[in-house]
Parts: sequence; C-alpha cells; structure tokens
Amino acid sequence: MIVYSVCMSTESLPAADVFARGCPSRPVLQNITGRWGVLILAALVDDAHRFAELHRRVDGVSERMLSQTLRTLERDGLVHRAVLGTVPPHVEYSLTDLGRRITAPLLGLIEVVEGSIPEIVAAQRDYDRSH
Amino acid sequence: MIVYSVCMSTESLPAADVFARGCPSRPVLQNITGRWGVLILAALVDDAHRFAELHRRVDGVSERMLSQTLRTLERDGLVHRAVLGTVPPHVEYSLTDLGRRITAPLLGLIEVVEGSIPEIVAAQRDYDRSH
DNA sequence: CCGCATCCTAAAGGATACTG
DNA sequence: CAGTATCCTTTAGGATGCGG
Repeated sequence: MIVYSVCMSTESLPAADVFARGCPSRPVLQNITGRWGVLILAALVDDAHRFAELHRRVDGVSERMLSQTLRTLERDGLVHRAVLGTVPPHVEYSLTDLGRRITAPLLGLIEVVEGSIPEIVAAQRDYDRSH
Repeated sequence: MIVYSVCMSTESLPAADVFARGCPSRPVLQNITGRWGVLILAALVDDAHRFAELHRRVDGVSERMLSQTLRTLERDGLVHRAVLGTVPPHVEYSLTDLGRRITAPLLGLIEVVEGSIPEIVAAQRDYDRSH
C-alpha cells in the first residue's frame, strides 16, 4: 500500500507541491501543457473566439481534440463557454481571469521558444552528429 | 499532397509561428511541456543535480522516463550533461542559458497553478455537478 | 454550426530485469 | 551509479459519420 505525499486539500494547506506525486497540480498542469492546451489558450488571449475560428487558428487540431481540450479547460475554470444565439448555434470561448493568469507565462514561453528556434535546431544537429 | 505552412528555417526567417502546423516550435514545445519536462526543468533551476537526485526530487518519474526526457532536453540544447568521475560514474545535469530562459516562464506557470489549486478544484466540482 | 460517438492506430509511459 | 532493454498497459489522438 502506498500513502501519497500530503499536498492537496482546499482548506488546510500544506501548500500544493507539484513535485509531490499525487498533487492535484499535476493533472491540471498536464491539461494546460498538453499538445493542444498551450496553443488553444494562447489563441484565446486577444479575444473570445468561436469553435470554427479556433479550429482554423490552431492549425492541425482535430475537432475531436479541440472539443475535448476546451471541455477540460472549462472544467478547470480556465475557459468560459458562452452559448449565444440559438439558430444557428453560436458558441464563444474566452479566458476567465484564472485562465488569463495562467496563460500569461505561457505566452512568455512561446515567445522564447519561437525566438530560439535557430539555436535549438543547431543544438539538435550537433547532438545528432555526435551520437 | 499537403504543403505545410511556411514557418521554420534558420536563415531566412518568416519567424517561427507555433500556430502553424509543421512549425519546428511544436515538437520542442511538446518536449518541454510533456508530462515530465516541466518538472525536470523546474527541478534544475536552483542547481545542477545528479540522476538519482532528480529521480528522488521529481516524485513518481520512472528511471526510463527520466533518462528519456533528459536526453530529449539535452538534444534541444536546454540541458547540459556533464560526466564527472569515472568510478563510480558521476553525471551532473544542469540548465544551459537557453534552458534557463525557457524555464523562467515555466516557474511562473507552476506558481500560478499551485496557488490557484483551491480555485481550480472548486471549478471542477461546480462543473461536475452541472454535467 | 457545433459538436458527440465510435472505431482504430500510434505514442507515451510503467514494471521489471539487467549492464558498464 | 547511471542508466538500457524488453515487455506490456494506458492514453492520446486521428478518421469518419451522425445529430441537435
């Protein structure tokens, strides 16, 4: 039997520690940093967007994954889903305050990665040559 | 036949655009934000660490995944691997400059997520009740 | 227009045992 | 100590088709 490290709980707070196995931060972090999470959150930074817009914007995502990821992010309280008209259906997705606080550092990450692509590609070539 | 959106290239630079399918930023981002990437990078922020230390620190990671993730991060130029003694083998992992630039926003992300756990858990409960 | 259901494949990841 | 190799399970994700 395994007793997981203390971490969690919303009332008494030993403070969430993402390094501890069983910490509720872990699955949340995975939802955010999954293959599509980062991109979808980033795509919502400037404005609310509809499903089809997001589908075009996040190039390569399938409807299934877009739908699934949006639902997870909504469940975690990062994304707000607003059903507008009735016919034809009109749904807008936007970031919540929490979503914005979480997306901010992600934009920083994207910026650094995009700006470092030449350096990264060079590192990959070096590595591959010597292994 | 599909022609991927322009993006990449190390010389002529239409600037990497992570929203474009085929952009080299995509796999790099996945290496970083994979299940263990964030945690391993964060664990290396304060200091260099040896394999076994990381294994203890990042609770729950298998040796296999630790090894594999470290190799990927080394290949991307984010982590430096230094073999020190010969017997017993002594290997130290540390962040490169690039690794530090990339890890900085990740620390921000972790901080926000850890600090928002009560809010997130509450959102999850609300969502689950109404679905 | 906005998805969900189903089916299927590929990739990630864990357990265990073993090596320089 | 610092991994590799092998095997197996679990999950992510794509394709297609349907429904409100």
